[in-house]
Amino acid sequence: MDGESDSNNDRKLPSTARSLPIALIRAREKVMGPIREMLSNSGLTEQQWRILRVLDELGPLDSTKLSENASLLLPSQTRIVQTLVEKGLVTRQADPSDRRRQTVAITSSGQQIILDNLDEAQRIAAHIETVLGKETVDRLLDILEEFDRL
Amino acid sequence: MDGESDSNNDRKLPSTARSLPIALIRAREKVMGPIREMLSNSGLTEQQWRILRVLDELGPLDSTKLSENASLLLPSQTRIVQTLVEKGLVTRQADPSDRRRQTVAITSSGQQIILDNLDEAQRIAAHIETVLGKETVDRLLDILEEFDRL
DNA sequence: TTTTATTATTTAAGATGTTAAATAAATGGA
DNA sequence: TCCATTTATTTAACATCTTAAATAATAAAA
Repeated sequence: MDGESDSNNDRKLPSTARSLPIALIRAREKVMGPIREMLSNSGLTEQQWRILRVLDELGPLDSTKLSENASLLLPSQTRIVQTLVEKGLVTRQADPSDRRRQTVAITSSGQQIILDNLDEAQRIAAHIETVLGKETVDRLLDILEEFDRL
Repeated sequence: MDGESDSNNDRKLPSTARSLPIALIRAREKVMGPIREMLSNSGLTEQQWRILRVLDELGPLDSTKLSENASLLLPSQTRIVQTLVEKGLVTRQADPSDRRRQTVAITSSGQQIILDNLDEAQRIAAHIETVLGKETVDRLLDILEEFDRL
């Protein structure tokens, strides 16, 4: 076996250590670790929390807009909303003017869960800014927003 | 209902539009779109591709080191490696010196699949650098690496 | 108005993610 | 040696992701 393949002349992919998909997944894992720990106390998954946060911030939304803001695919969201309805944390009803549309809204119980986790969520966010620096985090968010142009 | 809640005095979370977890997921979706399209022609998933790439780059690895480099949890990886073994793209055998360890290696068929997709994968990576700029991508990777310090 | 196309959402099926428990082999004393 | 621990991996159970197909309601066209 010779050192380098001869048919593969410099046609190499970036090393997996500098691979964008892998790097993004790793960073997400790191960020989500403490958040998942926090949410397990409320019996919520990360995705359920995202839906509650978006509805609390933007008010009632139809399924499509909710999925865009929570970054969930509709098939996943359908099931997640069903479990949140069963838990009494959101409501879902057909839009009277277009009965294809389902309007989802957070309940007061759902808002209470957000309040219950507010302090801890802020602590986690503050910790990230302390370690990485606020400027770095802002720069990161700016760069990530640019991915919409792909 | 008054405009602002009075019990919630400035104790707000960052807007979901500037939420790190959501921003990281969205960016990952954007990056993975074209890669998934490419891989579907080879009948591979994103995770199967990651395993092949890591093994091709680093050589045979035990399960734990493979999972670290491919950013997969061991239970997921166990299933994925099983399907890759069935496809003949990797082999798996117990380490003679410690039979708890499973050594996974890429086969020549697996390496051929990487070669088959090399051009397209490079085109996709080049497109990202064209749109965002190489410096921005490098800066992003640097920032993401810092997340290990969390 | 009846058909056809489009839009919004759900269902279905197979793969992966996540956490906890189980298995199996190696290690470290009594 | 025997037994308790530790380590590496797998299994199990349930949630989510992804793609494609199915439903159901609206809109557009003939």
